[in-house]
Amino acid sequence: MKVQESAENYLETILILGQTQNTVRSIDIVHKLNFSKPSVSVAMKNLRQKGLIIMDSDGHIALTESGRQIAETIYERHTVLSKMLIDLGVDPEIAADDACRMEHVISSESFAAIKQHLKQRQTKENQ
Amino acid sequence: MKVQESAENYLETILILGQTQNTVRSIDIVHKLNFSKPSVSVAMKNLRQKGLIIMDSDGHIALTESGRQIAETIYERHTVLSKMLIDLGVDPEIAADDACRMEHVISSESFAAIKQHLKQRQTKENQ
DNA sequence: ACATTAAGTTAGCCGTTCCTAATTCATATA
DNA sequence: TATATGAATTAGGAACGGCTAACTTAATGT
Repeated sequence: MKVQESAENYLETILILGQTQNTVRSIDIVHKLNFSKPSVSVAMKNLRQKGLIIMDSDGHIALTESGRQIAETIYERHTVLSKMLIDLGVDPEIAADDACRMEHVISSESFAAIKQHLKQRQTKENQ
Repeated sequence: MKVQESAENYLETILILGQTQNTVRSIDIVHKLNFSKPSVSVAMKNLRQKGLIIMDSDGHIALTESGRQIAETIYERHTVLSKMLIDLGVDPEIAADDACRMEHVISSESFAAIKQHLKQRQTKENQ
């Protein structure tokens, strides 16, 4: 499924928050992204309608299968792009910020090439 | 001066068109970017109001000093990012498309690091 | 019991950036 | 000269993605 950049970002955030918390609620996303409550609320409504998340009656958010797929794709891009920039000497915080934006605009071809390059570099280092 | 992503794109397009044409008009940008005439017309009005281009009575567009600065910055990013991806084995057309989007979101720090990396690689090749 | 706080929602707004429809105007052509 | 074409513009609209204001509801605390 093809979704907007903002949807990708919200899904990725839900995935990341879920790695360190038992449950994820809208308010957690509000604090993580520094967005307003209404912005997140409306965004969650959209994700629900697209079948990318489910919310129980207590507001606990879970990724659906398709939602998780998108989130993991974007998150992998984030980690790989960050790593590439850090390898080139970029400050980790700046690298993370840049990865946050690049992850939504890069093609799968270019991403695969960068990933492959990092993998080879790492193999060399271990020789 | 900090401008919107779309403004950066228009300025870069004007610079590129100017490299192969004597004069650049709005209609040339329409054909290059596949946008509608009104979209380009309004965009040119905004660039004019921001002092980034000047238009003579015949509709010939020229970059001002500040407009040229932005255009060249973005265009340099485009060429460097394209080159990096092509070096990694990405198809040149895909690389160009990706560079077109990445050039607007990358920080100057990360760009400098990538540029430096390419430079070193090239120096090595010539040894 | 009453007041406060926290979470979520709805309604309505704004900037960005594209669009179509319709108009103006100059140039080129039958 | 009348018409057609090409370039530019204005007006109005739509999608996206944020915002504030105001409300509901549930939990917490005095």
